[in-house]
Amino acid sequence: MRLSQFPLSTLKETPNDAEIVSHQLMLRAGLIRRLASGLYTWMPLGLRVLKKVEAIVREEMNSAGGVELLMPTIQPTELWQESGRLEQYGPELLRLSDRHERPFCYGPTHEEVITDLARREIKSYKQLPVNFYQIQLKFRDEIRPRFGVMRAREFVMKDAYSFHLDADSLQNTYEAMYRAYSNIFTRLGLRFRAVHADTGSIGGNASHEFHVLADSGEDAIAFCPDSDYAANVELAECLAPSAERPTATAAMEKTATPQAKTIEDLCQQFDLTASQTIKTLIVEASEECDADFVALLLRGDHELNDIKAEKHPWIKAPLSFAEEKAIRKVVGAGPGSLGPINLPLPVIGDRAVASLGGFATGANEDGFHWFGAHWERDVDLPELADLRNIQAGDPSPDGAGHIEIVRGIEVGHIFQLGTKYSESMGATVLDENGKDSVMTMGCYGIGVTRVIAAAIEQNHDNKGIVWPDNIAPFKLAIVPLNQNKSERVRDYAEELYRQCQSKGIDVVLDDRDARPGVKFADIELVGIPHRIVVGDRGLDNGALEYKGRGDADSRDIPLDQLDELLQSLV
RNA sequence: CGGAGUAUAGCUCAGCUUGGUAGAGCGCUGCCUUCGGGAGGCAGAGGUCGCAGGUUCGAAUCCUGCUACUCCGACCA
Repeated sequence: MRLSQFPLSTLKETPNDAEIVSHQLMLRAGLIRRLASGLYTWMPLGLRVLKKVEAIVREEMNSAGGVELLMPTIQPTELWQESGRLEQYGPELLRLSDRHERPFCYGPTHEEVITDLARREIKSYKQLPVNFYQIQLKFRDEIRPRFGVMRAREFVMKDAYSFHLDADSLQNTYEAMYRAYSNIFTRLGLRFRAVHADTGSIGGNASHEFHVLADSGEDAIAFCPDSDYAANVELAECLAPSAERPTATAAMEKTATPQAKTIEDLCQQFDLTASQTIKTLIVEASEECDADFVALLLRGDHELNDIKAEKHPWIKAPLSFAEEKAIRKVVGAGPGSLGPINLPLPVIGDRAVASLGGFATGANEDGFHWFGAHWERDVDLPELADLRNIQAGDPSPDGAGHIEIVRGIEVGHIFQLGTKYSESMGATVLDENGKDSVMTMGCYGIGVTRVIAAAIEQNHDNKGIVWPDNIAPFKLAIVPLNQNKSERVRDYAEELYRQCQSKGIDVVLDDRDARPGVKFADIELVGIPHRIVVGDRGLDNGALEYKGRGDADSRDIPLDQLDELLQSLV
């Protein structure tokens, strides 16, 4: 490709509606343009990246036994009624109707369509297992699209659906998909991690999310460097501390703490550490609980995990905190002075608070705290539960070491679905005995367009994108300098360009009539991994200048060693 | 949907408080100069100031309503 013939549209300044780097760089490098909220046009340059990602996904899916098909984006709403998901999906489902007023929706996912297909096409266990996949646009009318293509409303997704006679077969395909996903993200050149995920409302017995590791990631992942344990922080279980509770010595002491409204204040003013304190949060109780509110106890340095809390039968879901007025009415003191001692409410303690001894906590009297309190001597040990977020340094739930936390972007998710859809939609086959048997399903998604944003989040510097080789829009840029004046430079660059093309190198020639600074800046912004500069200065020395996008400096390549370099780029 | 904010040239923004015929930088077009890190000069093109009402002799500016977009929360590939 010649850049003089390619509509490259780079931006020097950062558009102000882009918040995260990947979005900014995708706009600046001219990969995408926004049409409306959550809707993006893939520009020629961006499309090259998209096609490369798709190709890798396709190859790995095929070699893992997947079969590609293509389902419509528009689906009849009837199918969603059948599966029972119409209400569940709610306003995120974009509904439309045709000229006959028949209800349709723009597919946010394709379980219904594929299950409908399967029940028509698959009659015998001999046709199983199969794993259909497609690479198709989806539309989800997200409440809040953001971060460009990272959370768009319309996006490209690779979705696969497998059908099986039994759970063992599903397990095999599931494992094959796990491996395929690992291969895909490896080939894409990304640092990623597969993590245990909640099977949640979809049910089934296994689910993994694949996360690209990046500081800007929306999810926090807890993993153990000494084992293969990795889970979303929201789900990672916090084990009860193994340490013995210290024995009581001095009696507890009521202390005036008028200036201490927070744990932080308290620690500063009274020389305590947060892990010696207990904080008390008041939340609304569920109907199952006979009080209006429930008190939750957490160690001062721990954070409440909403999801875990909501799972407790006494606590109302979704979680909601009591208002100060209500707290004062029930307890007689405001937040900042609350504690479990003489608290007229049901209490749930996080596991970690149970092993504290001599702790500080609010006295349920404004401006006072108890110091040196002990369980059982001063107050009964409450009901215990896992209520907090796991933290770096906590023991791994699998007992193999200590947890570290990284941030990640969810780019893939694999599920063992079971019979949720096949059951409700009547997708059955005849088994060996000639009996109807409900097929068991798995489903496997990759956010293809999101992968691209994630790749940029993970690979960029202050000059722009630093693409991994395999998904760069071009692999090599040839940059002739002063080509208009120097015939020698022009001829050499043209010759080199031809040579690269004949070797099958994915090359772009920057034959634009632009100044060197402009060319360098564009090539770097766009993130082309390899660059060869052809200039008079180099040719005088019988050399070309090579620079990898991630390299600090360029280096001269003597003309007679050029072939070697080109060979490595094929 | 709740909360916060923005809307003026292709992009980044000034002008609005205190109403008086619309500005800059970058980008774009032409010419000259320059040619190893987003150069310099000259000349240009480009805006119903988001939309609709209102106040006023006069509205980008003040008032009301609407719309779009962005950010924070729940959702997700």
